[in-house]
Amino acid sequence: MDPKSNGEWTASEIMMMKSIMAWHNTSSSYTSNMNNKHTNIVDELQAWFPWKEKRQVTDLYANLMVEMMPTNNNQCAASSSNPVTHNFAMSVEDPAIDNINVLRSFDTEEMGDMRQAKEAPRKQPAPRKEKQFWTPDEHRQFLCGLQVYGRGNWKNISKFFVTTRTPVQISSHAQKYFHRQQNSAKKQRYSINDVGLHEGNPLLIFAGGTYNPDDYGIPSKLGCCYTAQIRGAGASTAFKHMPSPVANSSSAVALAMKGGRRQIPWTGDQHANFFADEWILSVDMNSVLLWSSILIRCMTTY
DNA sequence: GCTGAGAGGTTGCTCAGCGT
DNA sequence: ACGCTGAGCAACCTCTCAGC
Repeated sequence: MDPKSNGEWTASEIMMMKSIMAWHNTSSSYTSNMNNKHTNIVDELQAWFPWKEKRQVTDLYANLMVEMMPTNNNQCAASSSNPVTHNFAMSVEDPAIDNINVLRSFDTEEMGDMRQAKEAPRKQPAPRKEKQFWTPDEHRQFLCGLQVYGRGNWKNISKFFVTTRTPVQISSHAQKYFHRQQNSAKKQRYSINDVGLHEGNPLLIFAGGTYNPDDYGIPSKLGCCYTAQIRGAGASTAFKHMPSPVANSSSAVALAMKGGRRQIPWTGDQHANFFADEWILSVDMNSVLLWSSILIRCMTTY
């Protein structure tokens, strides 16, 4: 059933709203007037979900506010019968850790296990680590991160793109990658570093185009192209709704197939210029909301 | 099957940046 | 000035694969 018609919230919509709320919580743009803050956030949420009634948006916003409050701070949560009129009370241990962490809970089990193993304390000087070869997916995520954060920012690339690798591992991989790039003229055998950003499964791409400060367009500097590997029935729904403000600006959607690209017009009134400066983030559906969070930050930061 | 070149992961050293 | 942290770099090691 179409969630638009019955007013129910889909999981992706809820997570989108959480992401937007979390970002606003860490934003410093609201420090004085909290009523204005909540009003503005609700207005913005309404813009993101125009197919919802404002009452629905407000209700979910209030419920999520309560939900997102720290469980060890009952006093704070209990003191607010109407959270919308109160201050945000989300726990943010480190301001540098932004809303993206909210979406961390959507990591796959595998990713969680890997991270747990990575974080396990080393009791003894262990024998040489077992080699963990880079997969094409990891390398594509690395390339995406490289485009977004640039060379040297391995910490953020590790944090937001190649979550299965430590900054040191990424740095090492980059070292080999750039070395191979330098020697590209020489005859070389196939390596993981030959994997291109556009290779792989069919990709659903949300592409941002030229910078237009008057609308929600993404600066070409950040170029934000958005991709998600189509792995499930929910994919199109999740994305169809997600970037509506973007779709109304200089953006479009294209379906990139391996070995070439063909654009598919997005249903709606969006424009179809751009592709001058596109960035592609290859993700699986478990990370879709993570990328959407990044997109939100791109749009609100630049 | 053997061998050497190259790919790729890990580790340690160096140095720059930053805070105290 | 000193210590800490993180990035860059090179060395070392293991493994793979093309060429014979």
